[in-house]
Amino acid sequence: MATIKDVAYKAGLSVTTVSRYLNNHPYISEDKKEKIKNAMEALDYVPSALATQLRSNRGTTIGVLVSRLTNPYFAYLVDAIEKKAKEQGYRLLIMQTYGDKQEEINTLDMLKEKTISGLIMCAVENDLDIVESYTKYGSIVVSTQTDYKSDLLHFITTNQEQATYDAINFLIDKGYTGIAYSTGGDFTEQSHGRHRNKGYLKALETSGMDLNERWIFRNNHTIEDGMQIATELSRLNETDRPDAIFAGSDEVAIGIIQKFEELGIHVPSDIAVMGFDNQPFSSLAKIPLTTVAQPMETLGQQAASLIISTIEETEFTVDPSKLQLKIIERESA
Amino acid sequence: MATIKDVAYKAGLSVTTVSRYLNNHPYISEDKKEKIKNAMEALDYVPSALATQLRSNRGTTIGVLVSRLTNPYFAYLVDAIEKKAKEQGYRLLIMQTYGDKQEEINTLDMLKEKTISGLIMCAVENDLDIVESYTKYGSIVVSTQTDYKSDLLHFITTNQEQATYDAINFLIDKGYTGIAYSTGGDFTEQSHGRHRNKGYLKALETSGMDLNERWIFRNNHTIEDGMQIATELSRLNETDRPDAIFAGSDEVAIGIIQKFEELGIHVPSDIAVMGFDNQPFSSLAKIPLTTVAQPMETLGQQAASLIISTIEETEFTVDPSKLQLKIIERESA
DNA sequence: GTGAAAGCGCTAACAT
DNA sequence: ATGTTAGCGCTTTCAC
Repeated sequence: MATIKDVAYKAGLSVTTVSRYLNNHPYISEDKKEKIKNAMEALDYVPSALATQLRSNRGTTIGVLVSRLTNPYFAYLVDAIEKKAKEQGYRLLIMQTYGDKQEEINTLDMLKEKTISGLIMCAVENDLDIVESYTKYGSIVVSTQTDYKSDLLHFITTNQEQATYDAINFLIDKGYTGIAYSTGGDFTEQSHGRHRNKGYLKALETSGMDLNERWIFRNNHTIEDGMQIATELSRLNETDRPDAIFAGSDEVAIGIIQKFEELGIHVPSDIAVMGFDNQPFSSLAKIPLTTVAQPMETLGQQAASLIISTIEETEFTVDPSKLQLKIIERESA
Repeated sequence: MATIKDVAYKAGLSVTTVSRYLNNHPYISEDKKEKIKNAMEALDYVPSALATQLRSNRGTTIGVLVSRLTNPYFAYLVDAIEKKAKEQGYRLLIMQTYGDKQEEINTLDMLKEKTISGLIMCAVENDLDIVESYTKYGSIVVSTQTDYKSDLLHFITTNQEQATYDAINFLIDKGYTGIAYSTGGDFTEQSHGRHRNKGYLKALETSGMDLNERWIFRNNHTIEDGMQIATELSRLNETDRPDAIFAGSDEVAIGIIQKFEELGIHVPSDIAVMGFDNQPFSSLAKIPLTTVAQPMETLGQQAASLIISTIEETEFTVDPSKLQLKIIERESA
């Protein structure tokens, strides 16, 4: 592989001049430019990104951390980030945690290694003060809702609490009076999905409804989990049955509907089901899903713009107006 | 950030010894090991992957090129690659082409830059002789079926022709006598999907069926494309209508079915529809899709193992027996 | 077993 | 406008 030295020699110039050419430094005469360009082509030269980074201390790789890529929410997010990053000359290193705290630490360590100049965390497993301590090694953008305040971390999030509040009210406005709730977490103050829980609780309170412990389902993520919920729901005493369920995930919602159908329970007339995410298949299901759409495209774009601006120390202001969640009404509720 | 020099100083040793410790070189006394370990911890030291790569010329990043991540086929593939790569101490740089030849070249150039030590191409846009010319800069694994022969390129592919042949025969065995065909390419010898085309043509020939030009649909990828196909099909003269269509993609198949339903044409009794990919939503559709499942998991695993073995110059033999495509029979055909 | 020193390919003062 | 030179943080002979 040709190096900058070979190019300099071939062009009859010093490496400095070639380096300047590479960095479009001003003050470099046209004829030398021409010579350098020719030499580079003749030698099939491509600068070593490695050496450049080591020396200049500015990298061009952004890390992106997700739970799992096969979740369409993350796939669409990463897709949007990749497009925006490429546009600005950055590349993406993708890491999956699969819910593992240590994997997240390993990824954060890449900031120390200088493998990545910045990290976009689309999911976070460890406490944010741990994450925050890594900001001294590189820029970090967090894209999950949180109450954590920090001058070092950058946030770009949607309002999950408000969206859930709106979704529950949507059901209430449609006349449903008993609304069950499924969450991916354990329904505690620190769990995953705690902001959605708050929205649910607040909506019940606003409408003067009581929380029914038997209508709360925890740690649900998959279609199978949804089927399990439907089974449990169907076993409840007639008088103790909800007439709607907010599933908190399209997969779970689909599972619930599928099982209800098997059991001869009709959606939405017997019981309404509402999802979350508006995944691509949601409109294609047997009973098209009423759900909450997340703005993955703009979320990803803005996350990319934000991390790049912090890396390059330029200005970028997040525009929350484009980060609204939206209720998509179809047939399941 | 602490460097190897700081660690050496703190441990009262030379950088050489510390470097040896880092590379688990033999011949290094236990007490020094202990000292080094302590010094590293005290200084919160993490080696700069950048410097290591520059000096030693062996990197630990693998590039992965896909068309688009939001296609579940690629998402599952990348997921499998990521898991296997992580296991072996490698990271993934993801690039999307969106069908653009130049993007593919840009990605190949990363091999020259030394940004990546190897590249897994899950899709390829340029001619393989161009791709092949890049093997002098790094290992390349190609994961699409091809007739191209090369000692430099590494292939890990499924037999799309055979799978299509089997799928068409599956339809024929079920008694369908007129089988329409949709492809993502333009149905020529060089187009995307040419191996599947061959399988289709061969199956027709084996069964003594004629190719009907009006039953061939080109450049279809999306649900909307599928709907368009259904519309066109419904306009055909009664006597000139196929009783089955092989859609070549689950999205297209879903679109076809959706439109047929609107038009009051019943699947599969009026016309059968078969997809390709077995995407997650395929079993959840209104009419669960009969389709061909691709072995993304093992494909991804083996692609990762293969590229790592070529990077590290160890042995790895692809096991084609685990790379079989499989017909999944559901209700649409 | 351990260390001194050269150098991977590039950038950035500092000169001129 | 162009060149000289000293490193970035690490690995790797070669010497002892």
